[in-house]
Formats: sequence, C-alpha cells, structure tokens
Amino acid sequence: MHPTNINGIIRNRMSENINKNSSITEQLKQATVQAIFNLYGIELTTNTILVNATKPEFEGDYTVVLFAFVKQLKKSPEVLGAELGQYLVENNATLFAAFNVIKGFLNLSVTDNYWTNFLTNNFQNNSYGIFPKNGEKVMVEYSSPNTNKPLHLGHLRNNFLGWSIAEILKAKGYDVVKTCIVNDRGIHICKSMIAWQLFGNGATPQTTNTKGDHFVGDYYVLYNDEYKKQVAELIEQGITKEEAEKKAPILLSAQQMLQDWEAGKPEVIELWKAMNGWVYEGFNTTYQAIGSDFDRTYYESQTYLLGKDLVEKGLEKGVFYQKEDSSVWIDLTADGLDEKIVRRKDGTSVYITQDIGLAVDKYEEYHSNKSIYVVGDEQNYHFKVLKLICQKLQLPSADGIFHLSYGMVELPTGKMKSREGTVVDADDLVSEMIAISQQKTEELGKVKDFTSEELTSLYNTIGLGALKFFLLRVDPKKKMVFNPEESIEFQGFTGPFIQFIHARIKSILRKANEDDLNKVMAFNSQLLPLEKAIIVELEQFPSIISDAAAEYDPSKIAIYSYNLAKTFSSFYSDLSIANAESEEKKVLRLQMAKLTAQVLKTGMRLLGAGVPERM
RNA sequence: GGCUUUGUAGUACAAUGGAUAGUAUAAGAGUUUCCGAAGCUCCAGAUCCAAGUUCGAUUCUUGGCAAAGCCA
Repeated sequence: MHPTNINGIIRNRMSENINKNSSITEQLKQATVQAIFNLYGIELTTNTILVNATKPEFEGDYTVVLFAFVKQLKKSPEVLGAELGQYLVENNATLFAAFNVIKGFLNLSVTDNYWTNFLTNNFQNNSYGIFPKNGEKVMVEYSSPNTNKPLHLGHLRNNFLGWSIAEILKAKGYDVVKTCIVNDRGIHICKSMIAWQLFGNGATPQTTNTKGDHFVGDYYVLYNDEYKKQVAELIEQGITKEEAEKKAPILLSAQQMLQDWEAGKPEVIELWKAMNGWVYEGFNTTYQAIGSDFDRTYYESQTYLLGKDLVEKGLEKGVFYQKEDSSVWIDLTADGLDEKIVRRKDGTSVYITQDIGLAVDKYEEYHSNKSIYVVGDEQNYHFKVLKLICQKLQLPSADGIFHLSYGMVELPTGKMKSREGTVVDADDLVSEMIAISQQKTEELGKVKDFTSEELTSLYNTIGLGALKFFLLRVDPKKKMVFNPEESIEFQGFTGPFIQFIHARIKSILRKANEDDLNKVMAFNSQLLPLEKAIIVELEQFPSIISDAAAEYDPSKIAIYSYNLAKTFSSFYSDLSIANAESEEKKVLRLQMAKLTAQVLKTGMRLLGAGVPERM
C-alpha cells in the first residue's frame, strides 16, 4: 500500500466534492471532511460532522462541534480546533474569513463576500428555494370526510396539513397526486336518511336555505335525539339498557336501510344519492373557501368491496388463517401486535381489507412508491397493521405506506364533544376569522382606496392566513390546544404578522427606484450584524424546505418564516433603506428586502396562505 | 388489563446528544417630526420525579407519576 498515492487520488476526488451550489453548512461539512482527511488521513462522511449556527454571544457564523471525533483523532479539542480552523481558512479563502476555538467548538466566520454573492445571485429568483423535479411520485391522501357531518376544526387541521405537505413535497421536486377517500356509505349515512324520512317532510337544502352538509348533519343529530328518546322509553317499559340500545326501532330501521342499500333497493339508493349530493355541494363550498383540492377522489361505496380477492390470496400464501367459524385472521403477535380479523364469519370484509384493496388499486393507477395518509393519531394502530399486512402479502406498495399521524385539536376546556355542543364548526370558524380581519383592517384604515372586490379578497387572505398558520405552526404529531381568543390574535407568532412584514417590504419596493434595486454593484463595506443576520437566514431557506419535506412537517416552514419576518422587522426599524448611509448600502438592502419578500411569499404559499401587497 | 403517544415559564409553542434551554402571549416601562406602530426596544419567568449510558441528556434506556388515544 502506498498511502501517498492513494491519498493523492482520494484528495483529488474529494476536492471536486465541494459543491458550490449546496448550502453553506453542507459546504462547510464537505470542507471539514476534506480537511480532516488531508491533515490526518482519516476518511469521514459529511453526516458525521455536526454543524450549528454559532450562538450570538460568540464570534462567528457557523460552528463545528469537535467532541465527536477527538477520540478517533487522538487530539485534544483545542489542538484539533486550531489545526482544523487554520486549514479551513487557508484552503477555502472564498468561504471562511476567520476562526476561533472555544472548548470543543470551532467557530468559523464566513466571508462577507460569500454572503453578498449569494444575495446578488438569488434576489431576482422568483423560485428561490424550489428544487428541480426529482422524477419521483408521491401520493398524499387527506381530508377523508364522512358524509353525515359537516367539517369541524379537526378536519381543518387535516386539510391544511395535507394540502401543505403536498405543496412542500412539490417544492422538494416530487410529483404529487392529492387524493381523498370519502366515507359515503355505512350505517352513519343511513341514520341521517332514516331521520330525514321520518321528520323531513320533503325538505331540501334549497327549501330551508341551509348548506347541504349542515342540512344532512342536522338529520344525523335528529336521529340521535330520537334514538335516545326511544331507548329511554324502552327502559321505562322494563327492558335493560343494553337490550334497549339494540332494540330501539329507529336503529333497527337504519340497519334495515343499510341492508336495502347493499341489496341495491332503488328507492334507498335514490335517497342515498340525493342526500350525499347535498353533502358534496356543501363540502365543495367549504373546500373552495379553504383552498383544498384533490386530483382524485375515491368513494367508499365503490371501494368497500375491494380486497376480497386479497383475502383468498393471503390464505393461499399462508399469511392468513381460517378459524372454525370460517372467519379469516392474521396473527401479528410475533410483531408485537394482536391477532386481527380480515374477514368476518358472514363473509363481509372489514375496514382494513378495503384499505389494502384500495392501496393496491392506487398503486396500479399511479405507480407511486410513496403513499402518505394524513389521518389522526387515533388510527396509529390501524395503519401499523395495514402496513404490516401489506408487507406480509408482499404488495409492491407496502414499504411506501406512511401514516402522517397528527394529534387531536383540543379546546382549552378539553376535547370537543358534539353532545355538549362544543364542536367548532369549520365554516363558522372560517367566516369568523374573515370577519375579524375585516374589523381589524377597518380600524387601521390603511386600504380605504380598495375596491370592494379587493377588500373581500384581502379579508380572506388575512383571515385564512391567520387560521392556517395557527394550525400549522405546531408539530403535526403533537396534539394542540385551540384557544379561540388567542387564535384570532394577529400579533406575535401569527400569519398576519408575516403578511404585514411582506406588505411593508412591498411598500418600500414600490417607492424605491427599480434601477437602484437592479444595480450591479460590488459590495465592499463590511456587513452590519443585522444585515448579515437576514442574509444568513435567507440562505437557509432551501435547507428548511428539505427538512420539512423529509419530516413531513409544515411547522418547520411556519417557524422559519416567522423568524425571518421578525429578523427583518428588527433590521428595518434600525437601519434605513431609502436613506441608507451610502449608495452601496441602499442597493444591498433593497436586494435583501426583495429576497425576503419573495421567501416569505413562498413560505406562506407552502402553508396554503397568501401574502397581500398592502393590508 | 395490554399496547402507543405526550409531559418544557401563568398560557401556547421551539430546541439532528452540544456552549448560559429559544419564541410568542399575558403583567410592567419606553417608543410616531424620518421608508407602514398588525411594528420596535428594555424588563422578568420553565425541562414531571428517580436512576442509568455519555466528556456532555429536554433529547437515548429503565422505573414511577400524570394526561390522551387504541385494543378487548
């Protein structure tokens, strides 16, 4: 072995490895790997290098944490830091200006030149942060409503999450197919149908001037009222509670109706179609208002028989087994789960079976290797089982199944309960948010010259922006508390704050001279801390999108956007743009403002929110 | 009963195993001759408890306690 030769070859290969297009932290990692190899002959990979933003109390921009490899290199952190810092600064003069070592931390200062070059190269790029197509396809299933109830606060979190994660994945370069599965059949809708037959007197959403989904939901409520009444009556007649709950006449009628539906009885099917039609009309109105859309909608009435042949296949393969009563099961105890039924003894299939069938159908239609299901965390177990069964059946789509599980939205008083009337209706909430944004806007009186169309659109943008931001700023996995009073605050960590900063920047840019903005200029004077802070933050945007896409977490975008807006706000109140101390600074700050506005716009768009030019 | 998830200021949220745990709100004090005050500046306050792994733990492991969900 001739180390010099090998080193020589590898050194060349590694020098080429520093990619000028990647983020500054990535370049720093690559440079560190290269430095360690050239100094000590040890080859590391970039993901073993830990790079953090330098804490404000220390000199520098980025910090390499040295503790991780002091053992391997047999050097003290101080010596290692000094040697490494020296090497990095000497060999990457365009990147690093200076370094210092404190304890096990190597702090590096990036050259002002790097930052100003970055700004010049990107400030006119309207798609800054958006990645090129990567050729991969991913499906996102979200919303998935039941047709017996209007949408509520929990659905809003689902819809905003699903829409946002789809947009974030698009930004990361994926080809995204948004789908929705509508639960349009089953006992729940039969309950609404029965109640309508009993109490409706032929009423329709039109005759009662009610939104279709609310109209049908009202009959579901009526059903439950009547059911409770009947149960109470039966108990009074001396029947046990348990028995009464099974024998209530209205329940029996609903069950009969479900059977008639399955048998295809024409008048039942007709009623079913009519009531679902009303619901869809209502849903479409809501979807349009909140900006949800789907490339493909599946209906459970068309998918609930799917998967039956898969049960047979599973039995042949020995993945499933049959019990004496002829029901079919899968034993997942070896995987730490239970035994799970996949076909009842009467031959009807269960939820999980249809889901497997639908997964196969979707794969055959779209050939997407990744399929994301945006569904509440109460179904964690269900999706664990679904994925496992698909894997055991060796379905091609199995490994790509990902359950994007989100926590419940609670009120400060606890869970929403329909019985106690504490369910927050989606339509009510949306219109309330819009009404409040109108009121606040009018109080401030800055857009008195707007036409009524412009005003309507502005109130929508602000109201929905506030709502979406509020629901998306929290890590999806966690349950969250929705405080009606706080969520309508437009100050602090909110969507309207970001919209306000955007509008402000636009106002500055409108007043500025276009030529100043686009002036080609060498920036020679030193960057002030506030100037640098913004450019550093702007540079991170693509990495943030990557993170958010990798973790399916829109809150990363929300938090980043807010921080950027806040940094700009501080900067702006301290340093003048129009009356900057020099021509050079004026151009620089205009470009900073331009790119900040662009990034805020893109960031908010990825959350499904708009940013107004004025507000 | 079994399994899963979550416990961070009064409240709501942050923190790939890294430096003195960030931010917003609510309370207090400032700040409009000047690019938009839905702003900015200052001031305080927290990791459920106990062990373990580690140079280093909010983060990982185990055991409690508490809350939520799923299964029977």
